[in-house]
Amino acid sequence: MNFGPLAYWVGFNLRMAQEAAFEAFSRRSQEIGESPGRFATLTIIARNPGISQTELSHANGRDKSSLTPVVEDLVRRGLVERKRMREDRRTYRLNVTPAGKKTLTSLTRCARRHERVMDGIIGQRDRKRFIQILKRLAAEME
Amino acid sequence: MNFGPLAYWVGFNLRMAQEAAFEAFSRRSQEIGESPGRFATLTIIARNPGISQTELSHANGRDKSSLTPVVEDLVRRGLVERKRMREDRRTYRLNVTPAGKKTLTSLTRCARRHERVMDGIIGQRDRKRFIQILKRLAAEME
DNA sequence: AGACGATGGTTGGGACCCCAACTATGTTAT
DNA sequence: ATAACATAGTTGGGGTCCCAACCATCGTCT
Repeated sequence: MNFGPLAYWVGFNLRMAQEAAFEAFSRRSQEIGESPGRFATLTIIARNPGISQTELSHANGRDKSSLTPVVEDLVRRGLVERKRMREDRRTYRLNVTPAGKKTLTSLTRCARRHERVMDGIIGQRDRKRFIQILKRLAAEME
Repeated sequence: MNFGPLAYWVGFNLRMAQEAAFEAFSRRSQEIGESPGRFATLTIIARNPGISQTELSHANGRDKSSLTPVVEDLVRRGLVERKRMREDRRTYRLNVTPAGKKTLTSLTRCARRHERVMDGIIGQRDRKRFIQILKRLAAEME
C-alpha cells in the first residue's frame, strides 16, 4: 500500500493515532457500560461544580448544541443534576450526583489502565515533551 | 477551569490536538470547496490505481460501509471512476480521473500549507520523533 | 453439479458532531 | 420604559462514522 505524502504528514498520523486510542478506550469503557464521550464530560463537571453547559462545551471542545443530548442523558440516568441559576434564569448549574461520582471512579480506573498502555508505547522519556506538543497544537492551530 | 487528570493524560490531549488540526484543515479545504475527508481518500486512490473499496477502507482506517457514500460522491462528481473487475465481478477497481488529479493537486497544496503551520508549532527538532510516536500509537493500540 | 462458507459492496439504524435558526431571558442605550 | 442587542440553551438539518444484516459473487468440498 502506497500512502504517498500521507505517510510522513502530521495530520494523517495524528488522525490515525487518535482514532486508534479512542477505539481502544471505547472498548474498555464499554466493559463498564459507558460511552467514552461521557468520561471527559463527567470529569469536567466533577472538577468544576456548578459549571454551565456553555462553559462545559468550551472546556470540552464541542459545540454547545452537542451537549444538549449528552447532558440530558446524564441527568436522566441520575449521574448529573441540573439546576437553574437564581441570578440568571437562562443558565443551568451542573453538578455530579453521588451515583455520578461512583461511575466516574470506575471510568477513571479504566482511563488509568488505558493511559498506562499508551505510556508504554510512547516511552517515559518522551512522554512529557509529547504532551507539550499536543497542547501547543491544540492551542495554536486556532 | 480545572481539568483534573485530563490535563496531563495522553488521550484527552491527543483528541484536542487532532480536532484542532482537523478543524484548521477543514477551513482550508473549504476554501476550495472540498470536504477534508476527501483528501486522504483521493490520495490513496491516486497512489494505488485500481484499488478496491475494501482495501481503501483499511488503508483509510474506516469501515467499508463508510466509504459507500464517499466513493459515490466522488464518482458522481467525476473525480473517480469505478469499474467492475473482470476476474471477480464483486469488486470494483477505483481510479482517479484527470479532473480528480486536478482537484488532488489543489488539495495537496492546501495540505502542504497546513503541514507547514503544524511543523512550525511542533518544531523541526522534534518532528520526526513525534511522528514516530504517532505511528506506534496507531499500530500498537490494537 | 449443488451446497456451504468466505468475500466485496450496500443498506438501515443509531451515535455523535457542527451549524444556523430559534426561544427565553438579561443587559444596555436612549 | 422600551427598543436593540447579547447570551444560555434547544431544535432541526446535514455530515460522517460504526455495526449488523443483507445481496451477489466466488471458491471449495463432496
